[in-house]
Amino acid sequence: MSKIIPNISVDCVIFGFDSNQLNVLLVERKLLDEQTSETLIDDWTLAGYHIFEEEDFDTAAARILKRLSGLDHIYLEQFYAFGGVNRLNKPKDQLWLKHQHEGFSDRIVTVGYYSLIDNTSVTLSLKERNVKWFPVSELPELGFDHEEILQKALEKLRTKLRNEPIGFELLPEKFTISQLQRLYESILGQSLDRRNFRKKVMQMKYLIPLNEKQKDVKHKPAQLFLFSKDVYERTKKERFDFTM
Amino acid sequence: MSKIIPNISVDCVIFGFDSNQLNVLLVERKLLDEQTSETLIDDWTLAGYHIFEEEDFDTAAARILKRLSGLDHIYLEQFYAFGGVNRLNKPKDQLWLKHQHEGFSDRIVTVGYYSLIDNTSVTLSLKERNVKWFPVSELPELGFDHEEILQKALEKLRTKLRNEPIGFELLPEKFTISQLQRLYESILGQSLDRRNFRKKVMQMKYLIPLNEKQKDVKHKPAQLFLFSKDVYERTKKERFDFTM
DNA sequence: TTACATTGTGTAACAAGTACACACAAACCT
DNA sequence: AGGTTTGTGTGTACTTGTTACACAATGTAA
Repeated sequence: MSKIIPNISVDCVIFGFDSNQLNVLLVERKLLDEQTSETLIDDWTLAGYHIFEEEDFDTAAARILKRLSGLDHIYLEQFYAFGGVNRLNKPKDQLWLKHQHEGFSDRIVTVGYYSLIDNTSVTLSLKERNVKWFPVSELPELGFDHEEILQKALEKLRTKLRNEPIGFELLPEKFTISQLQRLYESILGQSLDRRNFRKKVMQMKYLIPLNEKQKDVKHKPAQLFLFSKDVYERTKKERFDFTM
Repeated sequence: MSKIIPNISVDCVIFGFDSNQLNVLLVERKLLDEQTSETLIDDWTLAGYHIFEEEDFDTAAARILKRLSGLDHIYLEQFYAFGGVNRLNKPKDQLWLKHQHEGFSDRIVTVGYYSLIDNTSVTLSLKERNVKWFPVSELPELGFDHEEILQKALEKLRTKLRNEPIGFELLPEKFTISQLQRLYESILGQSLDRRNFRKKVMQMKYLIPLNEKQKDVKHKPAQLFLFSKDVYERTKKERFDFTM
């Protein structure tokens, strides 16, 4: 196994969508006093780790994601690097780092990635630590500067979503127009008119209608669609615009 | 003076506009054989340097920019971090690093910033090294992975330009609509219809017409305008859209 | 005075965005 | 079997934005 680089890490903001709201995957950070068993730290952080000596950023991000979710080949996007001198200097953070004994540096710089996964289909792993999905609208207390990192990720995700069809990464392979709409609404934080939304997305040639309908729903079943990355790539010039 | 961090640097892609085309500021990288005076390396690089121990990324970028241009308070935007394992492994780059004797690490990770300046008003400094503007359409051979960094910067700049009024950073305080149009054309790489361009930008309230005209031009002098960042911030919601 | 270069302007046709209401299908309940 | 619930699917009138396109006016230089 190769050595970590003590002062460089990658943090992943793992977004998931549960057909209703946007969630983030967080890892519990818990520290008990060895003598008194008193809780010294109990909060949450993004998934992150140092990069290894022979590893580039993308690989490190994929590794972290795989370790948590078991998933490979997931959409990952580098969005910003965080290098503030005091980013890990709160007493709690210092305390945590001291207990790690892994040869981390005093000053750690981190590269932020966000990833998009359909969280209806994920079983969380990571034995040693508690891992949980949180709605982005109800976040717990976050350690380090991870609140800042998360907000930046969200902002970049919103911008990206308005310009490229990346939303599909968050949906199951087959989805309905309403699911797609709820996704846009929950990421952009605004509600959209149903008829106009349909009209707009139906123009997009890479949205492929299937001869198949929803099942086991207690209402009129909706038609299912596929996103064709293929068709998208071929017709890219027609700019994607999600102003509404 | 404080110590550098051996494995982390910041590189600046300094864009300038000369009322005609988009340029980048590059620094010559020249190495002669100590005995034979043979030229071992002669190419160009972006302006960059390691960060210091008590310095964050933004500060480091501003420092590098100031050193080269003498300018402060310049538009600077972090756009991507580059951490490929082999990014400095070409023989030329290795040779160069060996001659530096500054305690750099083997594996250097860099954070890319681009900056926008009006290059009609800059006098270049940096005594030891040769520094020069190059049109982005006629770049010389670049050292390290700086070609890749530059292309990424350009791509990010294009996206940003379509969504925010950052073009003004590249123009003198007072400018004409045609200068603005040439700027958009040269960054986006497409020509725009003059009447439609005017119509569009004239709607933007933060473009303030002055009671003043161009001078010393050998044709009908054009009206001058100001960009009001102030008005822009106040009317931000009205999304900026530069599709055309 | 003339040639030149560049500024400044309007409109018609078309495409896209917005706002808005009602019938339909399936499942569930009784 | 019939009614209730819930979310699906559809059209149109209005407003706004996009595109394509040509000619007169202004100042300079010869």
